[in-house]
Amino acid sequence: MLDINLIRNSPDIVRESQRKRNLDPSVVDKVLELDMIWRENLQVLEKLRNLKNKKIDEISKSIREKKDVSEIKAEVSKINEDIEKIEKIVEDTKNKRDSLLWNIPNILDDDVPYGKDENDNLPVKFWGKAKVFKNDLEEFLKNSRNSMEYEIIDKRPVSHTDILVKYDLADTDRAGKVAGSRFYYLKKELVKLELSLEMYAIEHLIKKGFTVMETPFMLSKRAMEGATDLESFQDTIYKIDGEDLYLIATSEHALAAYHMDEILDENDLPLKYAGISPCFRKEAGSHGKDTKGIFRVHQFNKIEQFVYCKPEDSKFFHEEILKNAEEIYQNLNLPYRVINICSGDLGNVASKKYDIEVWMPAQGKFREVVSASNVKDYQARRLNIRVRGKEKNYFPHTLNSTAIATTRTMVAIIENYQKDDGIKIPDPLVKYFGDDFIKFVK
RNA sequence: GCGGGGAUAGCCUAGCGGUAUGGCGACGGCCUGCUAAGCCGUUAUCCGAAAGGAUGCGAGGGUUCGAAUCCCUCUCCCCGCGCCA
Repeated sequence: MLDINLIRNSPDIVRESQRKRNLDPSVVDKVLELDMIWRENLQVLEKLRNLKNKKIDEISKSIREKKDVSEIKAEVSKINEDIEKIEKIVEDTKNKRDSLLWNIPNILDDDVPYGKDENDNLPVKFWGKAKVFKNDLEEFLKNSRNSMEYEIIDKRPVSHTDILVKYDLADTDRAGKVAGSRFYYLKKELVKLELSLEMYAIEHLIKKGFTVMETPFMLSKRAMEGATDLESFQDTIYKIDGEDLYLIATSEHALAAYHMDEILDENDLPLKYAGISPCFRKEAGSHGKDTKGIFRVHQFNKIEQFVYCKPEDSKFFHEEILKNAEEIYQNLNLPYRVINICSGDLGNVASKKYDIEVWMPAQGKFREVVSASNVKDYQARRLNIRVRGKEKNYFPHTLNSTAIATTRTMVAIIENYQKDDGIKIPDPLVKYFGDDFIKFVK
């Protein structure tokens, strides 16, 4: 949620941000109008209440002096009627103002490139040596801006979907039978690979000073609303029927809500949490995309970084959580690019977002595996999380980034570490996996 | 699920129909050669340029001229009992 004072004092900043996001800037004027009506009526209401309080004092005094109070009582009753009427107006305008305010997306950071959609996202970094099938070379060179190392391979690796089915490492058909499409049973070595990835990511983050937490997998509406936005509610979040509970789409939600309604001690900042949880996503509106395999699914496991910090430090921590995620992919030796998400493609909650996209040689594309957002004070405001400052309380900034989303990283490993007779296990995972190879067995 | 006890400002605590008590902490000031102690003030949210005012006792209703206080519904926590991987 935005600060109402920002809209009152600098409406142009908000209008400009709306325009860059391809959204209607006139909502700002609607908010301003309702805000003014609310304030005017609130003044009237408070004057009435003040009058009432004075009358009640008079009653108290008169009772002590044993005087008759029936006349003043009648007056108060009359005032109460007026109060009731104006209270309704005040409440209605405030609710209308706030529901508009609640749905205005975050103000874009100055560093966000202007753009219409995902095609305008700006690549800012390339790392590693990509294996590129010769037919994909043109596409690769374009998307890597000619600034990434590569080797040409003359055989396209087998898709992860085919590998999983052929060697019985996952079963999406039976998952479809019992739960529907975009579900999976992981099997055999793939289960161990997933656990290895989780352990590896957790230990990496613990070394970086993160407190690891397994979070609730469901949140109340209040908590979920604070952590996300209306759009997510419609497109991604599952509701539990008959309960005030929603399945988290990432542990970010649970970690953001962790300090809901609290006032944090400034000396405790930054708070760095590493969340582990399953993620549940409806994937509404992605019909036809990645329909096979485990790349885009309704449920997957993820290790997430989450930081609460002072406003002046969020830029620094945004780079830091990106760096932590990059280190993970560097250590796994998966070639990637970092993109700065453009204004038209940025979600409502983020002020600025980087994605890490790993080169997937079987798909011949860069695919998203990490998303690192600076949310500024948007979530903190919605969740009423404040910091006790020296002079006054303020809202902390929150940031979040994937460390490892297991299914997508496993896809990346299957595509990048594929040999004719199996899949090599990336070095950092060997000690958890207990072996350095998954041999294909029919 | 049943019975009992709770929820008051950052934390603790009093009040149990008539202006929200006191302490701790934090911040500012006074006093100090310095530190400590001591003393004074501030301490939540909102409206207002300010003076000032309104709100705030877990949440929401109700009774009353007036509710932290009485009544109803709900949430969460603690103690027992029951059920349970």
